[in-house]
Amino acid sequence: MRQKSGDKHTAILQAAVKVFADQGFAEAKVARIARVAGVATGSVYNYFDSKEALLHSIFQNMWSHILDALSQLAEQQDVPSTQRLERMVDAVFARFSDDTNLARVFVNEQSFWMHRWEGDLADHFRTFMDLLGRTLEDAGLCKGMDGSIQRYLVFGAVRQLIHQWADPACPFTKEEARTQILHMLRCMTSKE
Amino acid sequence: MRQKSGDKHTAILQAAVKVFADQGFAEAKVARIARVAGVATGSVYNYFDSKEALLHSIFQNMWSHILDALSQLAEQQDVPSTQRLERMVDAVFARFSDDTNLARVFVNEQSFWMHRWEGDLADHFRTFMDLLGRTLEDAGLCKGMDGSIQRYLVFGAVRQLIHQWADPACPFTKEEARTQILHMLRCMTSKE
Amino acid sequence: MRQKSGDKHTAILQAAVKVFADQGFAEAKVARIARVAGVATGSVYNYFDSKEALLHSIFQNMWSHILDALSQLAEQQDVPSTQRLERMVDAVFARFSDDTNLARVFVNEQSFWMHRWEGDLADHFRTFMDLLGRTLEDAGLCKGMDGSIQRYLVFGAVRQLIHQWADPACPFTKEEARTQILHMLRCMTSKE
Amino acid sequence: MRQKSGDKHTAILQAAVKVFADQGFAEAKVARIARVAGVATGSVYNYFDSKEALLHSIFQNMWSHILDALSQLAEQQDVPSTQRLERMVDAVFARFSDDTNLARVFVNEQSFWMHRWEGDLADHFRTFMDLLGRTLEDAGLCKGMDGSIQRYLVFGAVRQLIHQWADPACPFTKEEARTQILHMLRCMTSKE
DNA sequence: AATGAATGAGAATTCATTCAT
DNA sequence: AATGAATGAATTCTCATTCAT
Repeated sequence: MRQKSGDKHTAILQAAVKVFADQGFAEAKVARIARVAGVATGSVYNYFDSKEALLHSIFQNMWSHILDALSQLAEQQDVPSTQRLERMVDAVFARFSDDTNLARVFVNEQSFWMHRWEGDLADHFRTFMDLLGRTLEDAGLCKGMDGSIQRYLVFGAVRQLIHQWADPACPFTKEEARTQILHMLRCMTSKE
Repeated sequence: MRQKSGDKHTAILQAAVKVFADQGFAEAKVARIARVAGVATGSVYNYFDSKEALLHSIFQNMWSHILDALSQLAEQQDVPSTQRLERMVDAVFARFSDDTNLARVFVNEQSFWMHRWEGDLADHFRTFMDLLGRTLEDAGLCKGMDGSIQRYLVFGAVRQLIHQWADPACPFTKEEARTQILHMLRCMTSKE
Repeated sequence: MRQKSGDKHTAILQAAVKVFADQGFAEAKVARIARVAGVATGSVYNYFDSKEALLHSIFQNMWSHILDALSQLAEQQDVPSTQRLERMVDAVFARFSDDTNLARVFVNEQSFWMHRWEGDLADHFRTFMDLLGRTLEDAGLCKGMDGSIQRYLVFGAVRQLIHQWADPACPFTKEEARTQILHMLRCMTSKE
Repeated sequence: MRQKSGDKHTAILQAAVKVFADQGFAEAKVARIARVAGVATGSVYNYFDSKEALLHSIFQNMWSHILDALSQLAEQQDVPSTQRLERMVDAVFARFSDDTNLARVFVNEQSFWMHRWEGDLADHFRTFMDLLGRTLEDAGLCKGMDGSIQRYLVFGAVRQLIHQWADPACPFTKEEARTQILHMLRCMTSKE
């Protein structure tokens, strides 16, 4: 079953997400990605420069989706800041609940490679964290809390839930996860 | 150039932590670990069965240290539960602030390999999470909060701080990190 | 320097026979087989799973050629049994006189690996020996001779001649070897 | 259980025969030979120059035993030549029936290494074959038979029986083997 | 653009041998 | 002589990448 031409770029990307999720980047074979995508091994290199470029592209897509969604939220200045925070979490969750494999790639590979590449990926991440920090502060952190650090706590907490939730054996639903995150955020932002 | 058997086992283990931290497990070369440890390449295999076994051993050590410390805490039933929670965080932080490289290996490799191996490592982690969950519940979570999920939030938050803090460019100190974590925990466990 | 796919499979197989013959299996380097075959080292593994698989394949080919030839002979029920026996010897000789290297691999490696693998190779050998035993009995062994043991004597005798004859310094010709074998067989099967 | 000093040489040799028989020379590990011999790995090198030297020594011993026995037989000019031939076979059989492992090493490794070394081992073999050839001719080969070739047939036949007989699953006894060999020799040497 | 056979650099691992004790 | 930990050269096999078709 050959893909419609023009779809190959996407087919390869999706296959890569799946294979990277299953075996990890290091163990993933380009030949397998090609097979999963339904194209020839060599074709992968018509669309991407290298195996690493494939991963890079996955993260680029991921971040641009997320940051697009978040920048839309940021414009909604009429929405109360507490609700903006909740919607932000929802947006992040939405991205990964669509695609469990992407979630697994994200939790396993992102931080290592972001560190190695030091480029636009790190920029995206910083943008994201700044936005998260600002939103937290808008929502009003409890007394003594420092937004520049709490942003990492919140990010880490959400990241871990995504991690758990991407595991097929995860005992709780996405909805429960979301509820608990919102509980935590409310605790942290309820005035003193 | 024969070398007398000063503790090669330990030297190799430490070298491995450093090299895994710097390059990631997949990119790390056994030959480099050996060079860093100051031994011949082949000597690594006198002490460890394989590169993977080396990583496994690192995690085993890490968990047994942490769980030892925590089980001591668990016995201090006279300590108020809120304080036990704080000491637990301190114990975890202590382990990684001794050894930034270990922290980097932990955040980059642990969850992937725990998943792959499915063995004692996963058991250690479950034990740890159970302890964390119980301690959280003892400390009294806010209304609506579910200890079986909140434990992951807390773990993720702490993990992320360790991650940040292991980065040489991290803008905050370990003490600040600790303070912020404790703030968060207090928020989450203050009776409404 | 890419090379067009003239029969690489065969080229590698022949190179392997030559290198195994010259150095013995254990000393033979895959890199050298590849060089002799005129392909890249890695190409060997496009056609064979391992160095051992290469040897296995050599023996498979050898036995299937021999057994094919023999099963054709077996059908010639009109031919007197004594002559069938002689033709059998001729068929075996033919296989190895075509290819001295194969003869050397056969005498040096076959029995060791047949023992180790315990699979189809041993089956081929048993089939061969059964055929030889039956043909000997048809031809009428001398009084007191037991076909189930004499088959090994005959096989060993022929094998040794092949061995000697594969040596470049061998003082006798293939024709002389054949004559002497037939003499021996006639002695053993002449009714007294 | 440490060996009595002075016995180590022999213990190592015997262990080597066993290990070479079990795994083949190439697969045999010096460390294992040492363990089987009950000595330290390094001790092997106090008695033998190398793993190859160990094998060489095994074959030296083997041939000197055999040739000693045969040269004694050769002196018994009063014994009829036919009987001398039979006794010769008995002497060879005796050597290997004492030590099945030696038999396996002999059939698997001897000819390959004799070829490689081209030294005294080949001389021993030639001496042996000359003796065998002469004895065959003394016993009176059938018309048309050429002793210079028939010696190889006889040698190959005996070698193969030894081979079969060294296999634990061998279906016939040493006595049966001997009987059948003698039958064959009688056929070949009975005046036309 | 598409293909997939061919390439060859690279790495983990083994193990005969050495040598400090 | 005896030991066995240490050595490092050597080899199999892998796989990202290329390129002739």
